[in-house]
Amino acid sequence: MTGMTRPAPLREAMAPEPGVKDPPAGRNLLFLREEELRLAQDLMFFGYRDFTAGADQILADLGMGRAHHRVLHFVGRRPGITVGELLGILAITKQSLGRVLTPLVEEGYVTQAPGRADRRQRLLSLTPKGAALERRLFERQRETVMAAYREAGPQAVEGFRRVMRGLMGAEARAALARLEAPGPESAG
Amino acid sequence: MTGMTRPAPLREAMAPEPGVKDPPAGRNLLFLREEELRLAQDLMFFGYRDFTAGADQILADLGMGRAHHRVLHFVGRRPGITVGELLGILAITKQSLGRVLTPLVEEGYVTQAPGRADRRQRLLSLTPKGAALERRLFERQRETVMAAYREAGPQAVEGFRRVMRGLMGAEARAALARLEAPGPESAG
DNA sequence: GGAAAAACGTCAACAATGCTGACCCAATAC
DNA sequence: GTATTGGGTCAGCATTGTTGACGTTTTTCC
Repeated sequence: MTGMTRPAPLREAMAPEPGVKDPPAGRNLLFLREEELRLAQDLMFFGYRDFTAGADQILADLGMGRAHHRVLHFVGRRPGITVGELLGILAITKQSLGRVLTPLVEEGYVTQAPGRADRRQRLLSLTPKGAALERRLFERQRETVMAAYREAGPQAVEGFRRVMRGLMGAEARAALARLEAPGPESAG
Repeated sequence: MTGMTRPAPLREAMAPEPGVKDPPAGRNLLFLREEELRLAQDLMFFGYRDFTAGADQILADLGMGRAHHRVLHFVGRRPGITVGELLGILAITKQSLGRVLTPLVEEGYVTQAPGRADRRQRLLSLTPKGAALERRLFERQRETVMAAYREAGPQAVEGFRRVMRGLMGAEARAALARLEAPGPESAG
């Protein structure tokens, strides 16, 4: 699927294929050639854009943006999450979060409950209304991702995950680990 | 990594699971379970963010943003590209492009030349200054991508590409194909 | 018990990058 | 020779990010 007309100058740099002539068949990852990187840039640009396109459209009809979706997503992922934790995941300022979170609460998508241990905290959860919207967005993206996964195949999916994880810095990895970890309410 | 402690009220919605404990080891891609999709969402969010983070920082120091980088990238990829083609790739309005392109031209990063066949066209190319900046940004992202590729392995890289391509819609695929195709100057 | 710190909220202003609508010019096309 | 196309530009608006500065409530700690 690389260049179909071109002499395909960009496929061997990381393929462990031994026969390509001279690419040091071992750690040839170090020889990441220019074209391969440029392709990665292109793929990230187009891929991310189309990944979000479907949800963006639904959101636009509701007068919301991507930022709202992120809040719905992460709150749905960790019901009872604190504002501080959410800020840590999104890596934005309190003010930026407030601008989307406050309306979401006011319009009944998200609820706030004082923390039982620390009453300064606002534990965030989705209301049924919020969960319904989040699900709608989720389903829309599922179509996109499912099509891509099916087209690419199981092995490719595993590779995709590995690379995406590799792109993440230490903080994002920690945040992701926390998201994937057993919920906090497991101990409660 | 699914919900392990929560009553998990939301995982079966689309899994045609026959027996929850036996992952249908064949074409289980069709059984894309809730958690897998949520993971994909997380990976795209964190991965894309960190992918662009390095370049964003360089750009910020120059008073530029991601939009400038995109122009530098695609103009660098297709020297002599017309404004219309660039608009098609970026999928933004003329006005949005103008806001970043005009300064890039004024500050000597990009040059405009009238088309030889159609003199209404402005054929865009990078100046040495523009190419130098683009390269700086490129190198910065290469570090990130290279680390991810190395960590994930060659097979994973191929899978990553397949999935990202799968996420793209028809228009983006066409645009990418054009980008990867032999340059227009190859025939001239 | 009282001060410091933490968690959260909020006002104000600014910046980047999207958008629409309305025009304009120059060159090509019919 | 008129209509269309490629490109530019002005004006205004929306989203979502940023700083900086305060205010409130609750916890922590001496």
